Amino acid sequence: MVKTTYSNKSGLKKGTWTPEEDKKLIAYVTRYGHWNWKLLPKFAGLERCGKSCRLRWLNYLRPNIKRGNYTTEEDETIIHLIQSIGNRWSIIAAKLPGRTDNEIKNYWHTNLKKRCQHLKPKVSNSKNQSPTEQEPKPNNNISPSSQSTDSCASSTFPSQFSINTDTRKKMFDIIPEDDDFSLVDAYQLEPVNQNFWLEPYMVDIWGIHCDILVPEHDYISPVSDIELWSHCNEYFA
DNA sequence: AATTGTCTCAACCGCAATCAT
DNA sequence: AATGATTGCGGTTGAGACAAT
Repeated sequence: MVKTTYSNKSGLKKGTWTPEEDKKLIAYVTRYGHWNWKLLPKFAGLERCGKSCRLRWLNYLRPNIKRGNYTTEEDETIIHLIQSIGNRWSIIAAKLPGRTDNEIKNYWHTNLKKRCQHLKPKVSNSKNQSPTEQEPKPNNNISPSSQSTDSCASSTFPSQFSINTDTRKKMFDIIPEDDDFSLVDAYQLEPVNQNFWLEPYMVDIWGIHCDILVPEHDYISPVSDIELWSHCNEYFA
């Protein structure tokens, strides 16, 4: 039930993620966080779009994700919330630690919906709600002072993973728009700005060599190599 | 054993919201 | 205020797994 991996015309991979890609993404995000999903693939050495990386991380790679085996309590919670707020999967997922909106959505469509055909939701669709009815949206600002309420970001990474506007500007100034940013090349290049680039971080996980660029030295993750290994090994156990 | 139909779920797509400039 | 970039969300797709014939 996986989609075969292929490349689109822009050279970006699509379809199923390979174990090697997973390892690179885990290694990078665990160490540096997701400071910018658009740029992250270049730094992590992935031929994927940022959107794909984000989805993969949030739905399958981040720590503490529960798979399958829904409890009766979880079933009831989902059904209750569907009835009360409609198909607002992200809000429902926030009520079920370890569950992702995508997984809950699939679970609802393939299991619970059949069991609940007789139930009518009180709210049909979140997009029909007026702004006053909606819960406050999380602040997605990635400035250091802001804290995303994203179920992953807030629970997984401390605020020092965020990146401020000046840093972001520096990055856009340094990285050419059309730079394919080969990691090997990047490693061999002289840093453009010593205050910005550090030595690429290189890890060797399960015999697969991963070259990772450091986003900004002020934002180096406090995650230790032991923690990184712990998470990676937990996922690939 | 082969074929067909159904189920499952990872991944994609488009759009809206939010934020920075 | 306008515009562009980025992120988040929900709907949909499609290919492998499984069951039925």
